[in-house]
Amino acid sequence: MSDLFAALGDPTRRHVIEQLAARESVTASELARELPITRQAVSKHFAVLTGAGLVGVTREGREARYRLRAEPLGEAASWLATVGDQWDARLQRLRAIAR
Amino acid sequence: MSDLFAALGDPTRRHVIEQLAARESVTASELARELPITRQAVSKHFAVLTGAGLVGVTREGREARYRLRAEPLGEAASWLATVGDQWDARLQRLRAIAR
DNA sequence: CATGTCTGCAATCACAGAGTTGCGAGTAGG
DNA sequence: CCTACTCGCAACTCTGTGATTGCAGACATG
Repeated sequence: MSDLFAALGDPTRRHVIEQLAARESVTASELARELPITRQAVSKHFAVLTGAGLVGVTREGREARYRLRAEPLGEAASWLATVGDQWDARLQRLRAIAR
Repeated sequence: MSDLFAALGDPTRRHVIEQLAARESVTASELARELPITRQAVSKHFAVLTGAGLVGVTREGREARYRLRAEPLGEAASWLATVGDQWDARLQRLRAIAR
């Protein structure tokens, strides 16, 4: 869970995720061409995202294609919803008392 | 948005948020007593959370009480849902083609 | 087989941030 | 007034990490 949010905390990584969501699969070199950073930097970001379970790798010949895995996004959203709902319920109780 | 996810990336800060969701309002000193870190460390976390818009402060006499603000949680959840839905739609299209 | 390309791994650098200690200032209560 | 408590600000240490360069291993293609 920490790895998950930490992975989402970096703007470059969120951009990578958005590209992955729109593009189905991509390699580190491809992304590096359209970004102001080197291939190795992109590769490191992929390593972080893989560690967080947000992407999966499949080796095809000499290239490594990365694909998005949506499940962890659901878990993160679930945590946010749980905390938010708990807070909203408390607010409603407070308003009921104040009424 | 970056500040938001970065703020959620730290385990201590998520714990603070959970406490805030369950407890309505709290001071830095109160939280520091039940955590293995100093008051100043907690105060710094509150500064980060405030910067991300996740908490609000109200000064009451000599103490500063922090309260949760749930709206940014909704924004974060919304981003996750958008990316996830886009990916799911792409998956469905791919499956339709493969059919 | 030689070359070009894609990849991963290691070393290095710089900066951000999590945590601490120390100090000075303001407030509540005896 | 004095004490005890809370708080904020500043300086410092230390670790993590985003990014770089360099090198060596696999694969495709002439």
